[in-house]
Amino acid sequence: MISQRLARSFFARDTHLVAKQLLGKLLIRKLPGDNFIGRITEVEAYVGEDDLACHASRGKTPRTAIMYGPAGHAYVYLIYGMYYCFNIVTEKKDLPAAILIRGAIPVNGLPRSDAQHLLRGPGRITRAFHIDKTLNGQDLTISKKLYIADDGFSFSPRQIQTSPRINVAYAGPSALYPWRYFIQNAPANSSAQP
DNA sequence: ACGCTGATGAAG
DNA sequence: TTCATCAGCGTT
Repeated sequence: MISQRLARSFFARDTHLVAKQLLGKLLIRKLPGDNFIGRITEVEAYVGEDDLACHASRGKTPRTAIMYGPAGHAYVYLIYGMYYCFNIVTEKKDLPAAILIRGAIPVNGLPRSDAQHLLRGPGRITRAFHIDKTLNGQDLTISKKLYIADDGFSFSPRQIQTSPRINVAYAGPSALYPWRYFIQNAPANSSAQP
């Protein structure tokens, strides 16, 4: 089946619904001479100013402004001085929300052999796909460099599991929300305990 | 269990 | 202008 790019209408919906439906979709990164593709197996939802783990919990700032805009744009930021995290903006304008891409299975342009490590964790995904801050704000519904596509594959809903999000212990009650979505027994699932 | 590393935003 | 903090990862 031909793979089809996801449109804005896919992203401009309830973040948890989008998160679950993103599992199994293809992350595509095009560079001159390279076409990296991975199948998404782990994501996390960050929703609204009331979510104390969401960067928008402190309101609109230069960094978080992108999350207040239309859905379908990339939110890329540097974490721990070394790694980039790639998120996709969801929901309506002025409702700040995004989905962090945390795990994927190599499909094209990447070694298939070490599926256990290469795309396990948000920092490894951005490194393998050459995603950095120059891609922050990209409109994934039109970008030639970075987008999400559906090739007709889907995991069974029974394979979708949830847990609290990783490394957000600082977020008080929000730390307990089961807003991490992942595929049972996927090779690239985070080993860190939420 | 810890060091690496620098943008970010809050405080002053 | 400082300063603590951080949606991680690699090595011990």
